[in-house]
Amino acid sequence: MLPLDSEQTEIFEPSFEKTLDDIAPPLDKNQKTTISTQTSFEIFTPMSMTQNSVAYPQLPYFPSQRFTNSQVTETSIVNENREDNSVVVSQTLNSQTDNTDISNQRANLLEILSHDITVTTDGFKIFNNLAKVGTVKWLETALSTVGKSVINKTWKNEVAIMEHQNGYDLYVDKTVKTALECFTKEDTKICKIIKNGVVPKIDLSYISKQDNKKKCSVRQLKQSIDTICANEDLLSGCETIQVIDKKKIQSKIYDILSKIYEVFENNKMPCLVVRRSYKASLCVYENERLQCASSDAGKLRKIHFPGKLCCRRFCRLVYMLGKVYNLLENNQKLTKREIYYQIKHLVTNQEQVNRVVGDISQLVGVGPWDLNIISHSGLVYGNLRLFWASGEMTNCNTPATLIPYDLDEIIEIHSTANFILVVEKESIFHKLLEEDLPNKLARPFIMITGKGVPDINTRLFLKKLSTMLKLPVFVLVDPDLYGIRIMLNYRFGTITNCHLSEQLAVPNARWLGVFPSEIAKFGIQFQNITQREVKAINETLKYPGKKGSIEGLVKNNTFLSEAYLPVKLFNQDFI
DNA sequence: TAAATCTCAGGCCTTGTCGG
DNA sequence: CCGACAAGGCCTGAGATTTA
Repeated sequence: MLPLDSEQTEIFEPSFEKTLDDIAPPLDKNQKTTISTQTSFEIFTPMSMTQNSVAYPQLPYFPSQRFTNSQVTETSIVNENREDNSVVVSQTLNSQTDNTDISNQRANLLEILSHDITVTTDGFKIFNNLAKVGTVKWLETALSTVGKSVINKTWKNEVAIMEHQNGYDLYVDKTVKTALECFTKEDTKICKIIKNGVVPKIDLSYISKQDNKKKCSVRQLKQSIDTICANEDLLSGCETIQVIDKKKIQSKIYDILSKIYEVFENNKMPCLVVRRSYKASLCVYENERLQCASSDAGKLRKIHFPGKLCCRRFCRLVYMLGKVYNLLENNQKLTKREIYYQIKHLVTNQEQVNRVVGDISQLVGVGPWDLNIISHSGLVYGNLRLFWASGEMTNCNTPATLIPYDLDEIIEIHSTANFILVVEKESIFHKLLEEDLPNKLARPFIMITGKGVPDINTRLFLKKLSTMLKLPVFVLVDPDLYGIRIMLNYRFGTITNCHLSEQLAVPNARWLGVFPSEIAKFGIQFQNITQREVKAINETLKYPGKKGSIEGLVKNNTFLSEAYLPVKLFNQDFI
């Protein structure tokens, strides 16, 4: 199943067939003229690995490259043996193809420079678009052309020019905190970012004072639930949860980095091959879940260095490989967001971190959770006890237990639950608890919410529970497009993570409600769908042109727990 | 021109602040 | 005290941009 030991391995192995000349042929001086502008970039050592005492290569990373790839004709590495263990990459720009673009940038800058400029190192990059004016090196050159010089040279790569009433301020990247000190009057909102303090609050304002006495027969309901639990079609069959040896993942990463180093040593340029995963056309629906289409060269993507298109992506990939190695080495776990903040100076946005984590997940052939990259936002409640390798035990019988993120350290799960109920929204989750649903349904069960679109950890947890406990799973979502998508997400997996669907999808989960057809039946307030949603619906499902939300079902205090859910279960009214 | 890549926007949730 | 708003955090997908 995973390429660690199987014959699939070579698909994911890096290939190193190209030389530097193949990818970046020498510049023909007769045809193209180069301008003197050069940019310098920091190079970060990706890791300090100690295995076999091998000193690992310094690989380049271009955090703030502002020129388009078409403008770069030559990339060379100049090792200056600097104290911080970094080296400098020099890029030469081609003035022929994008001469007008550079001229425009230069003209814009000169226009800006005709005003007074103050330079400060206490600022930070306020707006991305303003920072795109150019690199520091380039600005230094430009400043000199108008007889101005840089006052303070301790700055790094990022710069921004802020316009104000009297002229322009030039800001360089530092931390948000220092920015606050000099920028509060323009953007007090930023102040809010760093102020902490947690006051949990549940919004129950939609609950009306009315009550509904209508109830289901408890005995009939019990019988019905027993029938459901005996239905083999709803159980997860004989699937098992795979456990990955993290040492193997580490050695796989080590091998990849070793080979990259080797290729650099031989003055060739490496190329990593990963599977494309973000297109529906590359996925197939098999075994009741979304899966990668069978392997095919056309479905693989090459990321090479210094390719014009994927150079930065390659560098991010190598950098993160090193980081993941260290995470595994130290048994440390981080969320994508934490990683983003740790390497914020290297990336422009969170998406880049998400993508590179996905790439590594594909390259190594395991899920992000096996790379110690975690997410945790889901909640669980119910008759459930988790036993940990450390000897501790977690009892989930307290309202809204946070789903643990170190699922691989659970060695045993005890539960007498009859089924698992997955709820889309956290507000409904709390609402059901408040209505005392656990006692009203006559049979013990486990309730889970992923708080909207479920994160990977929640889906992994659900998969683990349904597989190990062999329980049927029911999903309760809004009768709108997004609710249905969330249901499909739990059940069949997502396109982006189709290579992980075997470990994430729960194909035996059933859609308990709320069905669009029930909008009229229960008198839920509905809104007409928008044109944008019509378009999206055509790509997923077709249903009557109305949408509602579960809140519409909360007509009175206990409608959900005393009428809707028992009747649905009693009638076995699910899809 | 088609394909690959990147950016941005949207959905779900949360918490915190501010003004009525 | 409550609602509006804006940030963080997770996910997805469309469209713009760039390359081959």
